[in-house]
Amino acid sequence: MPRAADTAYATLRQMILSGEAAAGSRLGEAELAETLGLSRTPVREALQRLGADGLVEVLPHRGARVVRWSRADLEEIFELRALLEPYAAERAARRRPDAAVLAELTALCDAMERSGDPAEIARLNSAFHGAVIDASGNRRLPALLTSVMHAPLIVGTFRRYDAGALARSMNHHRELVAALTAGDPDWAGSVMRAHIRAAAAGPISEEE
Amino acid sequence: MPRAADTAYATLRQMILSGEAAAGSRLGEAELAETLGLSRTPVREALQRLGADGLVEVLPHRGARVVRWSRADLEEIFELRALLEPYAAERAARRRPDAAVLAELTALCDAMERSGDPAEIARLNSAFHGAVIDASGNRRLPALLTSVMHAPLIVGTFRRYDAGALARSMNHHRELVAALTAGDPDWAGSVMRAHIRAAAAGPISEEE
DNA sequence: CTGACGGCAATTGCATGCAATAGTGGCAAA
DNA sequence: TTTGCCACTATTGCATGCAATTGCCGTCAG
Repeated sequence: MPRAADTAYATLRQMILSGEAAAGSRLGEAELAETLGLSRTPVREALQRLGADGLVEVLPHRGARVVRWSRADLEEIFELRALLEPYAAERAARRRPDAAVLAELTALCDAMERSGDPAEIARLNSAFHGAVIDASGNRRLPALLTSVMHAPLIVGTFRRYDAGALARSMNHHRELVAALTAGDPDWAGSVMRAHIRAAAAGPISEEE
Repeated sequence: MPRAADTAYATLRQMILSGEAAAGSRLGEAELAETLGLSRTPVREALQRLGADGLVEVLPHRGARVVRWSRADLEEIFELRALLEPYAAERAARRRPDAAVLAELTALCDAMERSGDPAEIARLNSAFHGAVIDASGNRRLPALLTSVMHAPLIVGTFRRYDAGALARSMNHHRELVAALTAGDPDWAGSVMRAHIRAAAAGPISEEE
């Protein structure tokens, strides 16, 4: 039986990412505790962790709220991704990922191209990028990027993609796998950079 | 009156950074609670936050320990600093920091060159880098870098510096201020990159 | 003598009661 | 009518008791 705090964390995280907990909405400890069938203590710990992840903001004596992303936030986040993820791709290519990892990445590409559901695609996309980051060999990168990886999910980048942009994104993924297979750091890094910049161009230019 | 959890966090953080709490040592909740004159609840919250910062590792049902840095950890950390801090310096130069920030940086340089105490220098150095990161305008960078900024403090990079390396470090700081004053992003980024690489060369090549 | 099994102590994890704080609404005075 | 103040309420923060899990140590079989 897992720890109650972990289940609370996972549940709340899912609620936020799925949009069930709207941005800006208040997250009362007592209310969540009742909903999840737990006491306030594990809920409180989960909110702390989500605050550290940047998914909620906790103000002293004022509780927790789901963060609302401004356009400036998205710009900052895509800048950081454009910095860190190409680095991860370069390192991964230099390390020559083993066949199992490459097969996993290819499988994720297949699944993404097959699926039509934006939410499903977003999840597979996260898994893809996470696998590349893991393949970089730097064990600190995953933790660093969790705080900036889920933002596009909330905003729903993939919903804004038209058919052309979506196809381009898929092609980027395929090309990245090729670059990793070839073990070409510069190629892999460049593709990843283009991939992030292309993703940034959509949501940032619009709304708010 | 500040929150007890915050004081616990600040105290424990200071204990770890100063070396009072040795690397690998166990941090029992009850023991710390008694020492700090608090209950276990705020201590527990502080340990969670320190765990998110990467300063301690918390294992389920097994408590918290001060993390012990391996040579591989230091390599990873300096790689990330070499990526993120030059970016921060570039952005800061592009934004043209106002006179107050430049004066603060200069004052920190003065204080560092005046001081002879390694611990004092380390603190001033942290303040200097923190100010540059703040000047970048990206409000997410500080949080990202906290998890990798304190590692050199624990290892005590400055203790390993001979007189020549120390002087070079000071010169880097001065040059960085000049580059920021000139508003030259490429210059600022290059100096910062050299600064980090030079700092990495020392501790990584030795010990463990 | 070595290995495994079982009970035991210590510590974390969770629940709940109480205190403290911030937001809110009403009331009174200008 | 508006503004400032005060009490009230709802919520967070902290303390403490109890349950659950882990690691340890002694014992016993092989």
